[in-house]
Amino acid sequence: MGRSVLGRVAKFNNYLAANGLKSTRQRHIIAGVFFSLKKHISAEELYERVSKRDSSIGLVTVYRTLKLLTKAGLAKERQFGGGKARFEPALPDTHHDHLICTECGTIVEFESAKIEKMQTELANEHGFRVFDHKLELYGLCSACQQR
Amino acid sequence: MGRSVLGRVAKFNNYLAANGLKSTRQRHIIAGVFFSLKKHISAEELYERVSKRDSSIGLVTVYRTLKLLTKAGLAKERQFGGGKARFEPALPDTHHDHLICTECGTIVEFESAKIEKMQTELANEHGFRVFDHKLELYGLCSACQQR
DNA sequence: GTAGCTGCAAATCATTTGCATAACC
DNA sequence: GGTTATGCAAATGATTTGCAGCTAC
Repeated sequence: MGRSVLGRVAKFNNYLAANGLKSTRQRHIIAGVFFSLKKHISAEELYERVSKRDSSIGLVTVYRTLKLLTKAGLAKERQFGGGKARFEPALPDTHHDHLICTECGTIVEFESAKIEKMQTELANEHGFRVFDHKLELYGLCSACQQR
Repeated sequence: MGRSVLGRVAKFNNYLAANGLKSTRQRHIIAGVFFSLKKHISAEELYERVSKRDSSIGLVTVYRTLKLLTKAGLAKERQFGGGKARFEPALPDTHHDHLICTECGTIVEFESAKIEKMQTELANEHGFRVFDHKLELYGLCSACQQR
């Protein structure tokens, strides 16, 4: 486990302690596996990976822990279509958005400070203070355009 | 029913005919009610409104018709969280995005040509050709900030 | 010790599907 | 007339909840 993974597990522990919640073996394992990921993952997929480390951990606990991580601000939930929620580790300073190929399902991540700045301005014009955003662009990737 | 509503019902009919599908009473009613909306709606809500016009129409048919409208490019499906899909009539030239208050659930629509232009540029850099996008900004509306 | 957790099975919610009947072309 | 639609009931799939036993603090 890399340094940043451990750091985020520690943050999760702080969150638990601060809210009178308990720091359990299952939560450590689930958070550890989750933070090691680079990409988004579904609850089911995370459960499969967690099972390899400890097969006694149930899918239900994975769901409950993902919800906790989301509340703690350490995970983000996304709906890309297909009826399944996907979660991704939230690195404190990196927002990233998604380019989704509607043909082959490829998902490319990107970020743009310019777009984010504009978003903030726009929100202000409407009296909003924005804390989070989701931007998804749907189209064809270069490979699928050629077919 | 306004002019643009009738025009879009006609487009839907064209789509049906072009694809060997049938133009039924139920589809007319559902499409008519749907196109009269200014905002997004869930399948269940649409069903309730449709029921007022014709109580024999089933929820299942509403779901099936919404799916057809989406395929025809006349409706857009959105996931704002809460586990329910919401649909909104797609006016050919208007993209709009959403500001969502996480406190009271207020949803404000806006559009920005500048942001869209940037999105296209960004997509091109990654070799994508974009056909659709979803941008959602989550935060607090002015009323909720004051509390 | 006790409040909070876990895992299982059962429940729930939105959405989909099978099938017999009815409506369009 | 034959194919496609409809509506009902039942199935599905993701996620949640009730509950009895377990664990951290």
